Amino acid sequence: MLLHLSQKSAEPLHAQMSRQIRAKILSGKLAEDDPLPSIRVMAKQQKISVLTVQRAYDDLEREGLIYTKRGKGFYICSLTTQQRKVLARDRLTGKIKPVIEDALATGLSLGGIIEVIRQIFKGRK
Amino acid sequence: MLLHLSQKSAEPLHAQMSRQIRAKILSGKLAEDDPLPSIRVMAKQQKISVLTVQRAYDDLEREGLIYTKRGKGFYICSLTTQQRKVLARDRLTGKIKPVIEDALATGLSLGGIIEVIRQIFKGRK
Amino acid sequence: MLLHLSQKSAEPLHAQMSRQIRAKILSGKLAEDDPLPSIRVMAKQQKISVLTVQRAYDDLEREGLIYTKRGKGFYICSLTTQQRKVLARDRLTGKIKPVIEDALATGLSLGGIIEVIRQIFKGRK
Amino acid sequence: MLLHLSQKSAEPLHAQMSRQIRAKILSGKLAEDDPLPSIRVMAKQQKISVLTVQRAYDDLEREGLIYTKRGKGFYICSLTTQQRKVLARDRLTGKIKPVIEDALATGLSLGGIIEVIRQIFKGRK
DNA sequence: GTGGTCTAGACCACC
DNA sequence: GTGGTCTAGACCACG
Repeated sequence: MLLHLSQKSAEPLHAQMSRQIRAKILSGKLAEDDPLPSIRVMAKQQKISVLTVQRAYDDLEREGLIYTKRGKGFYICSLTTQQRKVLARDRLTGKIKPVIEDALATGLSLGGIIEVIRQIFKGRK
Repeated sequence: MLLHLSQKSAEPLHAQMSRQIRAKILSGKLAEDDPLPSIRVMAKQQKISVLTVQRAYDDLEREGLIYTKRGKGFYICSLTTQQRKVLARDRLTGKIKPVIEDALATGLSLGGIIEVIRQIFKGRK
Repeated sequence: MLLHLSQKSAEPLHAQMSRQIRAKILSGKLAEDDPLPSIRVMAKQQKISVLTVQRAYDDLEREGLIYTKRGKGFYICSLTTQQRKVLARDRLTGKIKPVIEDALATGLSLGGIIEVIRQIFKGRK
Repeated sequence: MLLHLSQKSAEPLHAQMSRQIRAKILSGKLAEDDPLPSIRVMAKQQKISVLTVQRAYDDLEREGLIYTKRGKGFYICSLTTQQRKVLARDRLTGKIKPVIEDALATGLSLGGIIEVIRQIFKGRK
């Protein structure tokens, strides 16, 4: 599985990993009941500790995005397109709310905020 | 100065403090060259450690929003309305960019993201 | 034999199997001296490993619910209605005791616990 | 804090710990905003690893029963008596449901199940 | 082979 | 001092 992990990032390794896998699941890039790479294989591929991978997988399992079968591995949960959309929106809401509230307190208008987002969207790679 | 600091919040105390003062400066609520409460006074008012206040003020000074006169205290920097707006936008851009990129990777559209933000704006207290 | 095995369940496959067969035996759905499907047949039917079936049968044999005839297969033990009832109660006691003790430690009353069980009974499919 | 941890138990150490602390919180034995022993102190008291304590505390935090302040420690969340009761019932329901369903499948009646629970209640130490 | 648990030691951010 | 993270090694349950 293609992931971009950076030891230098302030974001913990396990959070980078779970975030990227979560995006693949919610965007439908990983089909339901697909197996994830085993924690040992993933650890070797990404050159990180097995425990870090386990932590990332555990987080995703707690969110209900993957499930585990002892002795078999981790698998993607079945989710409808609608469910995936709701989960994605809920997650975005939780993360973006404090940012928006800070921006409003800082004197920016709703229009100004949306303008900033459009700029980011245009300039993305 | 009126601040809302919560010991329970996951956000560090010094970050809560600098964030709220920053918002007051960038939104024009604090006039240029106004003095900030001394670290000791602020610490007593908010019932927190002087080190925590020091850390918050240091952060704001590093950002160029306040300056210090040795033996006199901290003062708000002179900023034009235009400069304040640019700083506010830059800060918003830095904070919201990873959130937007994650949302896009998660399969949400630009329109979907903006819709989420409008919902937050409508429901804000 | 009709069994419902789920690879997704957190409960091990062999435990699901032994639990369901045990229920059939203790509730009298399987008559004494009836033969169980051979390990190979059962494995093929349920599309699981023979080792998993072996493990389930071994558990039931250890409990004294089935016995094995070398080269012939596994058979249900003779049990009176009274014996079956005692075994069922003993098993329930063992499994429910820690749950009840935890609920009591958590501040729930005996009446509250029974109420919860009545709700589950009413809402069962 | 008085806890009874057993290395011999099949239940993981961190689960024993979180279960017993959870019971103290939900039964109201720990007042809101009380601090829990620091992970290092607790580890020393119970003679187990710091990481095991952290795991237990993390679980409770995820459940919303305690909150953490970096550099300060872990504290009990504010909960009304009503909220505690609902949480206790929800937890009991989740744990006891499969047990009840298995007992019913095994041929026990609702009355028989309740009788077993009354026996446990009478015989508890 | 798989994941689950417990253990240890180290470094960092925060107060 | 506090908790948060990453690392390593070991043993057990499961298939």
